[in-house]
Amino acid sequence: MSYKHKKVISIGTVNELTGLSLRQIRYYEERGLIYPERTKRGTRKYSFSDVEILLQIADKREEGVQTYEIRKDLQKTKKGKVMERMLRGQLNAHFKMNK
Amino acid sequence: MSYKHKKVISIGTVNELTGLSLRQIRYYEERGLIYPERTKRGTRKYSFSDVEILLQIADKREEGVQTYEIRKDLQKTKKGKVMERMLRGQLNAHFKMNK
DNA sequence: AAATTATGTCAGATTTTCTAACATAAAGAG
DNA sequence: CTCTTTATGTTAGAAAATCTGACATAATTT
Repeated sequence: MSYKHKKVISIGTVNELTGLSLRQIRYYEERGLIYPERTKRGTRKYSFSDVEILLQIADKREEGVQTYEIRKDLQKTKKGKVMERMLRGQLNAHFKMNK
Repeated sequence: MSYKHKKVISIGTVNELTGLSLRQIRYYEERGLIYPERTKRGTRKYSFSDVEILLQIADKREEGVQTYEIRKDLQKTKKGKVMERMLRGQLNAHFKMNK
């Protein structure tokens, strides 16, 4: 896994990086917008990509978009990325285009 | 600054990523091998590149190399990288080779 | 023999994080 | 226009993480 997706950042640092309050960060998790990992003892760990998503969320929220809508959008773009991969995989499998 | 160099990882997580004890991690700082940042309240923050360096240190230590030697080596390779950049900068300035 | 290196461990203080609850303004739904 | 939900703040107490400083010690170096 890349540095971008490794879950190593604790919530206080995410707060500094995003400007979002701890409350907000936890709430967006509750609403299914982000999925931090937990250490064995229960403390949350975020990745840089989580931070990026949170910044997007902050923008959307400023525009007045509700978390429910934001979640749908996020899932849509996530699905988009999966589809991309699948297509690329298909292409590679059939035509061995890479490398 | 890239994700690789951003100081966002706390010492407990560094311990998990490297297998080094907290004591060791702090000691290597004391010996000038790594330079975590500090939050206003004093807790240490490391980057992924710090983690990489710590893994190198762990290898060297297993070979019995002392921290003093390791530090010199690290500074040497750091200097090497600076030189590289300078040279590349020179080249670019004079010949505009990029892009 | 004496000093240094590299760790472990302990103790107490401080900081960070967690959950759960209560409060509330603003927005949405019927 | 009431009722509910959304999105946040705040508070409180507990638990987890981190900090410094000290003492101990085996292994090396000097």
